[in-house]
Amino acid sequence: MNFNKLEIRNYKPLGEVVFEYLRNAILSGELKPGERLMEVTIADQLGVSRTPVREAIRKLEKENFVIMIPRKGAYVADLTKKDILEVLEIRKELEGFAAALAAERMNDTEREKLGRVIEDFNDGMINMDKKRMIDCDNEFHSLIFYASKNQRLINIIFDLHDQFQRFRLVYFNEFNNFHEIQMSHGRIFEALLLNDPKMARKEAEEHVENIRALVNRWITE
Amino acid sequence: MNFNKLEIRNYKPLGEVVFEYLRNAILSGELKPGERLMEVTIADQLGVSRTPVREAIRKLEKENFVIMIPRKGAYVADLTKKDILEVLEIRKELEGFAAALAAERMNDTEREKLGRVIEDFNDGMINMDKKRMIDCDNEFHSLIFYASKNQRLINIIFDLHDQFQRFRLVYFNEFNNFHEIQMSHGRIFEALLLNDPKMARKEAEEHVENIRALVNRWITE
DNA sequence: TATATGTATTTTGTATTCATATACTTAATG
DNA sequence: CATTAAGTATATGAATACAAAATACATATA
Repeated sequence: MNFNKLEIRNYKPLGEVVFEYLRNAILSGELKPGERLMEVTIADQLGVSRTPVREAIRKLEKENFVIMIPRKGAYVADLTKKDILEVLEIRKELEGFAAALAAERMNDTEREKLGRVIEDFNDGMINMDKKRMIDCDNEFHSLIFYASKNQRLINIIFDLHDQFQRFRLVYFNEFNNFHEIQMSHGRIFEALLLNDPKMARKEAEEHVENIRALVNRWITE
Repeated sequence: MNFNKLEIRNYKPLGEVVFEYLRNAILSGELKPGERLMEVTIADQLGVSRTPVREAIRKLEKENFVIMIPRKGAYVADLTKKDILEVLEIRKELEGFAAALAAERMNDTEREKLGRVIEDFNDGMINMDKKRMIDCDNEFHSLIFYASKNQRLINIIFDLHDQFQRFRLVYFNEFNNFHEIQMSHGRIFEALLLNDPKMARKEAEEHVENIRALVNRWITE
């Protein structure tokens, strides 16, 4: 057993560590939109120098989590209503597309996994285990995205999910209608079992459309 | 008249300058896939310190132009055939979607602009002005993307275009079939004039599909 | 009192320095 | 002759130092 090798594999640059820390803080709503990110403050908090903090902030900017104004500072990006509707508009299209691809490209192993996740979700429903249902929901969709076998597509979709997640935690902490989600999952699953891209796309689009409609209603009220 | 304000507006951090320099070098094929990016070398070339170079490299990593191996170095990202087919698969879907949105959301000013670009393209065709045709082609599609009125969608599509551009310059320097492009533009334009999202989507998808098929043929041969 | 001006403080931008891991070279050994 | 070990050079990671801009604050002036 060689411990050095393991340690080396596990090595992460500090900039990466800070990046994940801040990313998580923003995603969880701990750092709120508009809030200023000051290099020394963060560096002191984490016990590192400004250098890795700056690296982290640049990366966050590229992910639309932060906006930078040269010589002024970095701020947690705002999330306007328009932004979030844009995100959902694209999600609807791309998740429909991913489901269609998945219907064509999914293999039996993946189908079995998907079936198990659905059962898990149902168990969660019976026991009113909210966390478990949310986890299963995420897992269900992730499996479909991966089954599209298009890594770039997967990355884009996850990116959009992160954007939405941020919005959800800051403004919109509801996550209801588990029954409807269950039915929707069932229809998508059926389409995938039938290798029916058209149906898969339609159902997956509808799934996101429901979210979009809900958010839209919530926003305009 | 306030000159200070103007100067301030034009200020760009060195990291940004280096970023654009390297990005351009990669996009133009000057820096080839697999090539190593060494911080001191680049810093010396540009007469800056390592700090802004490091910033630039991190940003490039986020754009999939560079891959970094901790404590080893940064390399211009490879572009596999699978990669480029993934990119085109998404482009087909998203450009079709953008065209559909454009058909619904485009206003008269935008339609007029589009008409002028088409005329310009035709002029270029008559004079065999290749550069002009390429410029018009880009302009034509850009106008449609912008008419979708979804800025995030636009950013994603341009990002995919950049990926493809890189591939094109390194491996596939052909840009032919101007007549077919002209016809395709015509059909898309017609759909937009008719406010026909379905037709716009179909034609825009076909436009990308032609590219995809060409690349696919070229790759497998 | 309100505005302008000068000064101090804070913060970002960039360069430099130091530490450490990796790559390279050369020499020793089987 | 091939292979490995030691030592050297080089590159990156991270901290620090320095420069310049932005901000806050106090004082002066109308």
